[in-house]
Amino acid sequence: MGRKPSNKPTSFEIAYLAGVSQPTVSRALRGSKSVSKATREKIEAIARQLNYTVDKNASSLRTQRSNTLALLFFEDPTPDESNINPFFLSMLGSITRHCAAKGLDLLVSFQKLEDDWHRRYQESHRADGLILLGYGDYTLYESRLRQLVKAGTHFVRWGSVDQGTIGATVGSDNFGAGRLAGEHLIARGRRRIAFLGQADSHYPEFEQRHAGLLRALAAAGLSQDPALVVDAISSEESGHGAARTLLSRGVAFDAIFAASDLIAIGAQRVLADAGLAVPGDVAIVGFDDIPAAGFANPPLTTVVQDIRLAGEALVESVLAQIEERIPPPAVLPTRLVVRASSGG
Amino acid sequence: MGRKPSNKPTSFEIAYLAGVSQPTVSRALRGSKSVSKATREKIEAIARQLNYTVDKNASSLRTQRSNTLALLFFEDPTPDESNINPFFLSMLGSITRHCAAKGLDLLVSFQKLEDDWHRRYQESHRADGLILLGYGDYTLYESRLRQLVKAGTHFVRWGSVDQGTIGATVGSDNFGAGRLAGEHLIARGRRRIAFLGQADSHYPEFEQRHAGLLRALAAAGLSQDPALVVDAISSEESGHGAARTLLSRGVAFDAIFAASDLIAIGAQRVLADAGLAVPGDVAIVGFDDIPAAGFANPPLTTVVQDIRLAGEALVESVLAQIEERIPPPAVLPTRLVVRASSGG
DNA sequence: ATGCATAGTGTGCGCGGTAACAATCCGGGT
DNA sequence: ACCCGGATTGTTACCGCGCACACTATGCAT
Repeated sequence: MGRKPSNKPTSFEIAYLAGVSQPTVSRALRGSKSVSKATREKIEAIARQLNYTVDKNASSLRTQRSNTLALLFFEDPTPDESNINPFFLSMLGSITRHCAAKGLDLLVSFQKLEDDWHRRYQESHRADGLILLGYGDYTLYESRLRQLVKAGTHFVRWGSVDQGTIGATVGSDNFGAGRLAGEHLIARGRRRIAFLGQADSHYPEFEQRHAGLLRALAAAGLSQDPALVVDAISSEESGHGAARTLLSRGVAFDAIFAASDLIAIGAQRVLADAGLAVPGDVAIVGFDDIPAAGFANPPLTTVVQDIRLAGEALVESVLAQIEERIPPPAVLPTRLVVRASSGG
Repeated sequence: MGRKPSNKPTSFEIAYLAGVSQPTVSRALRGSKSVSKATREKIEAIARQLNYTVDKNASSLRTQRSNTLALLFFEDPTPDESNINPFFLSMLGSITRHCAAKGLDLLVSFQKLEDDWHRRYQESHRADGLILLGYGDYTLYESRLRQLVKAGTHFVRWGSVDQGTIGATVGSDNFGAGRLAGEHLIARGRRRIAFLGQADSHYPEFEQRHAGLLRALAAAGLSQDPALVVDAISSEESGHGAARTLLSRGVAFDAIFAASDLIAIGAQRVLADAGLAVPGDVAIVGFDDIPAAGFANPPLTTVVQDIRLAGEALVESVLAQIEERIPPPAVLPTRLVVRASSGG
């Protein structure tokens, strides 16, 4: 800061004015019980009056604790540079709030897989722990995760929980969610349900949603025609492509379960262009409940993940590690939001 | 000379291993030109090998520079707690990237107007500067801004630039944008253009958009019936209400310019319910180009603000203050995205 | 040789707090 | 009157790094 008249008060000045030693000021302001009520109040009054704030750097340096978490977004390697997955953006809000509630600061940054983010935060005492957000193929940076574990870094990632996970993981109950969607469609009389989304293990979340769907079908004595499964990643374009592929296969279907809303919305357009009515001919269920889902035509039935809980669980998980408690395993429930696209 | 090696690598350990003094390590790693190439390379090699990173807290404490900015979102006091204005969320991405490009860390937090955020970051050396984002009535915290200025805090806010602004401000050319929208509608043959959005000075950005519209009308020899101006804040519900109010007035109109996309989308529904065709009976232009705008029915013509530039300008502005340069005044250009809602 | 600028490196110290321990005051038990 | 323990407060020693300045070696003009 400019060294003009910026006389930032220090604890020494407070001490001087209060007629006590500087460490006493430190103790008083942190609420140590070994300071008499009288001196504490005196010190607090002076501090408030001088607009004094504890210097974060000095404090962190001494305590080796920054009370800060770092939130790292991993961008999908899409060319579309400015777009962040809206789902994760909502999560940001939730995480921020829970950090604030716990008195933590939050550093946010976007990362590319190639960069060596694993050093930047882990060694420099910038943050006490990391939260990693990013869809997709974790195998790509598995080795980085191992490094983190080896270095004793505290971190959680959002993702598929039941994998042979490296480090702590928090995620939605994707399997349950897929079943939920399946049961819903079956209850509406649909029998030939297509699935749009990666069904291989590189996207474990999508895979589990699919598995849940299969379970629902099985429970109803049904099974899924393999021709009704089309790969797609989470983007509108990909949804387009997947829906076209599906149509081109010439197999009958009366419902689509898309692994994300963006896919679903992309598919909706293709169906409309093909003259298929939603939900008349084809019912659709998406995933995520992004804002655009409610504006889709027709409004999209979708699975909501509990974002508030998710943020809380992520923060709690890192915090638990930092404070040497056992991080709670976290599989979060999901809920179906029924709108017009699945018939009604 | 150095000390014995210890557990966590510090610059002392590097120094010990390199056979130099600790400050030399410090100099070398920061690229001071007064270190010989030979020692620098030796030190760098050892540092890399030990996975050494400069301790951020110690460094910041010593230099009185944190190389960190704080991004403060001010939430609209809507009851709807989880929703952040999507426009600002996109801005977050842009700001983050520009911070990264400048080697700055970014702290993110959400604030309520009442909280005393002005102390938390300014005094504690958590951040070197602040970026304030939040629509709306800046008069509410004008006094806080004055405090910041008085305390010599470096900050920018996003907003209406030409106001008698307190502190640095970066914003879009709202007046020009309003004119752009107006000209577009006029060119499509619309004559009775309604405006939905606060037209009073508490929302200077909205007011300027309106002023721009009026200018476009005037340039075409037209004027605006005052009955065609309805207050609205940036939410779908508010758009609903405003559109209903407009209809209830019974005055004719053939276009709507909404001060935000959310308002526009809210209005679209009301028009549809009232049996009015868009754009047949009423053309609509929104503002912001939120993701949902493209999904609206029909897709919404809207004004885009250059978010990438905006993030850059905001970061540059604080940085300029920190480094005692003069912050560049920043009024950013806007662009019209023509979609179906304004006729085609 | 002597003086002097220049490059490169070491020494001492402080940034603003906090932990650990020593010192002090006080009242009660014996 | 003397000892003891708890409540408070002071003293000392850092946390890890970077700035100011002192110091050494070398080259070169005097």
